[in-house]
Amino acid sequence: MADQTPSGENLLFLTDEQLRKGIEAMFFAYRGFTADPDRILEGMDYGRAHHRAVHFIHRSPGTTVSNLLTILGVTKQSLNRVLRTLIEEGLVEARVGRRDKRERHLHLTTKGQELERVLSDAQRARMRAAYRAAGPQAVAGFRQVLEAMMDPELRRQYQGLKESGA
Amino acid sequence: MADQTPSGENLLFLTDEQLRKGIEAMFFAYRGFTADPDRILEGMDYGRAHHRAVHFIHRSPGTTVSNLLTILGVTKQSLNRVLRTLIEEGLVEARVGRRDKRERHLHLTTKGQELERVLSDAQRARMRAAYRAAGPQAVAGFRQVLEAMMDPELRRQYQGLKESGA
DNA sequence: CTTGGAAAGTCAACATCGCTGACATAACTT
DNA sequence: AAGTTATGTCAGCGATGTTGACTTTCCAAG
Repeated sequence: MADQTPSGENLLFLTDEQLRKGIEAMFFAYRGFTADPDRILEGMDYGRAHHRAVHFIHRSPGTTVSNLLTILGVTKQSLNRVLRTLIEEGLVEARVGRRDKRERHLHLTTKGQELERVLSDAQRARMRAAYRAAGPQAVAGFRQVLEAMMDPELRRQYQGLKESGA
Repeated sequence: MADQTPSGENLLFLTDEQLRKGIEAMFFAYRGFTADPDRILEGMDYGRAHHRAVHFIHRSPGTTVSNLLTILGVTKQSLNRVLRTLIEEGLVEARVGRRDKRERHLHLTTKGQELERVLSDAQRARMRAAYRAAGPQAVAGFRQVLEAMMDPELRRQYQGLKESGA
């Protein structure tokens, strides 16, 4: 940015040292990111996997098991174990599809919505504090870098969520 | 909110919807962040925990087990299992402390450095691509938000690494 | 020199959450 | 009727985290 080559930017932000710092920042920040929900969930019968399922069912009500499998990137056996407990304990309702009766459309019950809110409140509170501390311009950059870091297929999933969720 | 309160910024970036998108961005980006090393490690006898240990030993050669425990935030039993295999297979050397012979100072062997390089090359390649795509200003914002998201104690650990590693 | 406590290592047991493989059921599609 | 898809389930395994209890080593303080 200070000089004028064709690819004219200052590339100091691409040094190995800068990249390593970015890697470590991701590591430590992700710990913070999951810390609050983890604390809330410990003691309940649930874990991080339940949180993720509840989050995305909240985000896309009526989504199918297949959809959720794609978004979460786990095996159906792994997801099934989680969904089963959520359904048994009345947090999630699985409605048989009208058009295709093989499909299960997933919805949060009132109880499920309550858990989602508690978890999401905690996570958003941390996010909000970080956003506020860093400012809107930093937030825009944060989102840009994270999007660029995703696998293309996951980026599409993510962007699909953005549209439907807006 | 496009108006002029004393703390007069546009606060649209703090809506729940924006925060949720940030949360999902972290989730999907972290998947990408760990994908390449995970792929490399699968098939070897090692996993993500080994990667983390190797990374931070590389970053702070001669660090003690206690130090590493603090940075990684796991129990000594969990770390010990990882370190034992790394030492057995000749990737890490544990030197008894000179001043305090109870301490083990950890170093990567040549073989350990090789693995570190392979993993780190892959992870940095993704990071570099993301940084390049987003640009230096976005990177600065990315780092600011991540730092603000860390637990204070972890932020100190992170900043300590920055200094010593520069 | 003895004792207390810190650092490290080890053993056993367990929980969560990934995985594979195999199989069953139901229902849509051709 | 046959093939495919979506889902569910059982059994078993692996990686990585946890607690609790215990030992060994060794510095440091009395």
